[in-house]
Amino acid sequence: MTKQRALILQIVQSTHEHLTAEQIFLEARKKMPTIALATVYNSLNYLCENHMIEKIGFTGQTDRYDKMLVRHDHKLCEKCGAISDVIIDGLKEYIEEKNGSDVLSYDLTVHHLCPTCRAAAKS
Amino acid sequence: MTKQRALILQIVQSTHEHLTAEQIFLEARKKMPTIALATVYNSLNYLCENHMIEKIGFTGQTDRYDKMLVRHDHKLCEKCGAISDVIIDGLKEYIEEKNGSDVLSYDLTVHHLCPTCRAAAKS
DNA sequence: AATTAGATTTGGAATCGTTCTAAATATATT
DNA sequence: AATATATTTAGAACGATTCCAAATCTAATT
Repeated sequence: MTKQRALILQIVQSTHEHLTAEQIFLEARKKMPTIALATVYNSLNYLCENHMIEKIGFTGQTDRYDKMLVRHDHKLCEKCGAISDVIIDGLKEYIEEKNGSDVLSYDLTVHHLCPTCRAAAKS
Repeated sequence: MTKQRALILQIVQSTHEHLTAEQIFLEARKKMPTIALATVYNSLNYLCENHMIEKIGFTGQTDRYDKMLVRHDHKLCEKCGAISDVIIDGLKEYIEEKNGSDVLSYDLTVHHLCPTCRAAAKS
């Protein structure tokens, strides 16, 4: 674990946002102005391989990175694009029950309207 | 609906595979050797916007395109990368029940071992 | 049938996100 | 301290996608 990797990890861990590599790079440069973009990608890949963070992808968007907390999925606001976390209890079991029992894991993106956009839509 | 768009639509509709834009381009050139890659992308975007086909994305992979049949999701083999269709009945309702009732839609990717890889792993 | 207007296609350049490469640097081992 | 190994840096290269301007097609109008 190098200084660079620790910094990248800390950036991903200390936000509730779901940052892109570019955003993480810009953030990292504030603390370490000489860090290279390649190092950011390298570190992100390293941290993913070692299950310290997670890469998440939404169709048609660049990948984002998320800290590893309890296993969770994501909600994406159809209107403003805001991303939030969501936990659906028992979903793995539900999928297994419907599909047979060979589920290793799953990725779920729930499309919705966030509270702000929902309120705006009502008026 | 132009000749080019009709051809792209026909290619996506007449396969069970989940082709990338590049694969569709190569296929299209067999029938229409002068078609441009830009036209393939243009047509794919047009067909998606008009809900005639669907773009699907897996984290860390280029996007693929799928025909519009009954609403379904995808299984991805962890070992060989094979993609197959899956229908999980009542999943929208299950997610709504667990999460509140503001689900517009969802994308699900189930990670598993396909029958072939599963058989190979057992031995 | 010729003219025009609008949409689409073509081919190539441009862009974006990501990975690769080679040289420099840092870290760990003898 | 000398060596070997891993990591970083900076920039080039790459793959996927979009943009652009010119050419072509389509449909409507004369």
